[in-house]
Amino acid sequence: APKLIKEESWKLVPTTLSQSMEKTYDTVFLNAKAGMDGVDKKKVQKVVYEMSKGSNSLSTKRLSCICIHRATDAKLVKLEAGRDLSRTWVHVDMDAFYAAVETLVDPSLAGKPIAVGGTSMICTASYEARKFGVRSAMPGFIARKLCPDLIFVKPDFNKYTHFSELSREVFREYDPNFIGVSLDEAYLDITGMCRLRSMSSAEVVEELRGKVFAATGLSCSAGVGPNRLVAKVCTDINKPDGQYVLENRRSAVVDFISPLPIRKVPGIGKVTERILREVLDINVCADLLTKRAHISALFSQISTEFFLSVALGIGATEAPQHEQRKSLGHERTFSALNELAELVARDLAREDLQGRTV
DNA sequence: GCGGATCAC
DNA sequence: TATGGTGATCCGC
Repeated sequence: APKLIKEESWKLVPTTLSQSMEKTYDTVFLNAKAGMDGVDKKKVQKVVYEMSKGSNSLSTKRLSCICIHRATDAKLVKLEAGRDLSRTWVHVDMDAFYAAVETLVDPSLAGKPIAVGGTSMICTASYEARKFGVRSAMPGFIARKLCPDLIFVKPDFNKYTHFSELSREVFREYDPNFIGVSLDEAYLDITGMCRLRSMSSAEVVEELRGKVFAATGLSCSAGVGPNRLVAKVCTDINKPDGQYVLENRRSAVVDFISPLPIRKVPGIGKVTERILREVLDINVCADLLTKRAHISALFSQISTEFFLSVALGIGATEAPQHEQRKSLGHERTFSALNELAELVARDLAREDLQGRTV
């Protein structure tokens, strides 16, 4: 069983049952049903309890599940109460960033399928290359097979850092505390900017993207929503060179997230997608809600809260405080350890840091 | 507090 | 011929 799934969920079901059993039985089968007059409730409870002690039968498992459902719904109410629709977040993502920069610097590449990277690994593919199925994180020799005319360009991170800085100067105008995720991606809180200029978020973001293009010569896409989770998902919708606005209304958010395939959610990767699909037949975000009792029974509290938040379209709205790094390292496929030690030592010295643990 | 697994870029 | 590197988080031990 995958580690993601709680061990108690299969080991402790029979032992935790006695408690939940009485409660559940009482509510679901005695109070709710008509025609139960004259039944000795205590006796029925005792019989059920004795029969289920240490048992692993299907019926007892189902009873415990009803209780979990009740607890899960309490969590749901709590999450809903904390929903914040007061802010407007933008997620900005440069289109095929590394490839676009290389094309800008060398216009002869325009309109051609190019891949930034080498025969072992591709960082970015131009949109022309993507038509052939070439993708980032794909080995270069496979990409060449898919697209024989593919042009390989060696990555040059000095260039990308330069253009990233240009775009960030624009971001700073709209939100001085913007969150830079990577060279080509950032989150901006434009709540104040929209109010200040009496502009809709769509207008503000349209203008922002224009300024990014003016400053860099590069196009970008953007997603707008009440929190960073949905804003990021929105970016993909009209990519490249487009934007999508999700209104700050609960119904709009829920309608948006419900049919979304879970793999589109940041934080749900290949493994989690597979577990949710193969174990619980969960495919879209609405399934996370209907299968909430199963999720609660199988996953940790942290994971459960995450999945339920996703199902409701609730995400982070507070800007995280600037934190210092927790680790620093170097890693190489096949190389001597002492080389790596040199690199780590150099970087530690640069930041005036010392390692506690090697 | 550590290593493994997972995830994002 | 050939499948990366950096940093974070969660979990079990």
